[in-house]
Amino acid sequence: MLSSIEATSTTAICHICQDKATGNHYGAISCDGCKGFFRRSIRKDHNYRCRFVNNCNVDKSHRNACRACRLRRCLESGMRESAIQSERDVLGKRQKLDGTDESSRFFDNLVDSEKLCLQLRETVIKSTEQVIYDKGKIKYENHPKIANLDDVRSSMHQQLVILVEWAKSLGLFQALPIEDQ
Amino acid sequence: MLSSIEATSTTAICHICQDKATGNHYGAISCDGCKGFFRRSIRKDHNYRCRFVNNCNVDKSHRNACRACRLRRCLESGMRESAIQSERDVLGKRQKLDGTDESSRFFDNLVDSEKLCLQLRETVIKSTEQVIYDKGKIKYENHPKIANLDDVRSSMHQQLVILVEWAKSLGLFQALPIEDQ
DNA sequence: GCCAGTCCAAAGTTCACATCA
DNA sequence: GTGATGTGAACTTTGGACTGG
Ligand SMILES: [Zn+2]
Ligand SMILES: [Zn+2]
Ligand SMILES: [Zn+2]
Ligand SMILES: [Zn+2]
Repeated sequence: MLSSIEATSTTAICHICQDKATGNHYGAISCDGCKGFFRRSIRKDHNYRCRFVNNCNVDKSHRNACRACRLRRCLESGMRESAIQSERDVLGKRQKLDGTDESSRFFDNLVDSEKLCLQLRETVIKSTEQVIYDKGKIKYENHPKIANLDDVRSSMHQQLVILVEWAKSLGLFQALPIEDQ
Repeated sequence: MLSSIEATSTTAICHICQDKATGNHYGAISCDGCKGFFRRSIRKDHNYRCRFVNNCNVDKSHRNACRACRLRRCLESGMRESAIQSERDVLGKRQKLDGTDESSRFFDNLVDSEKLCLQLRETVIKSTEQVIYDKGKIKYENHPKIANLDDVRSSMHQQLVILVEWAKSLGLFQALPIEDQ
């Protein structure tokens, strides 16, 4: 209970610079910035030197001011050199978004269909909600749990938005640079 | 004794990268890494290119440096494309876990609506595909990029599956233990 | 137990942009 | 102002843990 709250708050903050953490990287709860910084530092065998007294402030807005102190904090926070792997094979080139006639029509259609889907879901969930209410199994008017049906709906909406966004970018990619790659 | 040691050591080493093997996968004694790599490579119909002379070192610490050479060794070691099954249809799996009247009806409805959504998407994408074809802008019959329209569809399917699964678990949770927590 | 499959945390890469020699 | 280098958000791949026939 308490520990879970504690755990949540612990995993939310970068132990090196107090920025928002994105998980456990190389042995320390950390942000993407510190993750990348540590990898680059180890890969390039950097030899940083603090211009002051190895005691610089390392937070989100100062973390790039002293590499020596940032790296020191990475190690102090538990990052291990051994977790850095050697370079991998190259991935493909990444794609750029654009928005032109053919493509945008495609996505307008997609978005429209997604809206329809959302409506369908709404209907299904609403009706179920109604049934559950009508059954009158329990009076949970003030029961905190009742919020869950709304949660279902709003979270679904969220997911949908992400899905559409994703479809947009991926689709744009494939329809536009036909001759590139 | 000696034979058992021999047998153990034989089955213990991945024939592709010399890491610890976990069994016979797709026709070759191999580790989990090479197993997964081969499955992903076949499923995604990857076309890797060696940046050197198709002679890269493939061992535990270098196996990710050249995918072309890793895949070549997979095949040389006896892995067969035919042993790769197609993705399992999670939508077809359905529940089986709950089976409770009210809940299952709710989820049946949800799943049905999701199927409808999928169909809608199919239609939208198909028709766009047709339009692009009809336009005949470029003859990319054999263009490798043409696979992307399928990618769009299959990835969408994936996303959908995830969404439904999520809705299922969340819904199940909220609908069943009404009195708990 | 074996070997297909899936899941997902934590590795990786890419690249627009910032900053510097 | 030009090219080299660093940053970190966005994205992909990997492989160990797990499920099911
Ligand atoms: Zn940080
Ligand atoms: Zn310092
Ligand atoms: Zn291997
Ligand atoms: Zn190679």
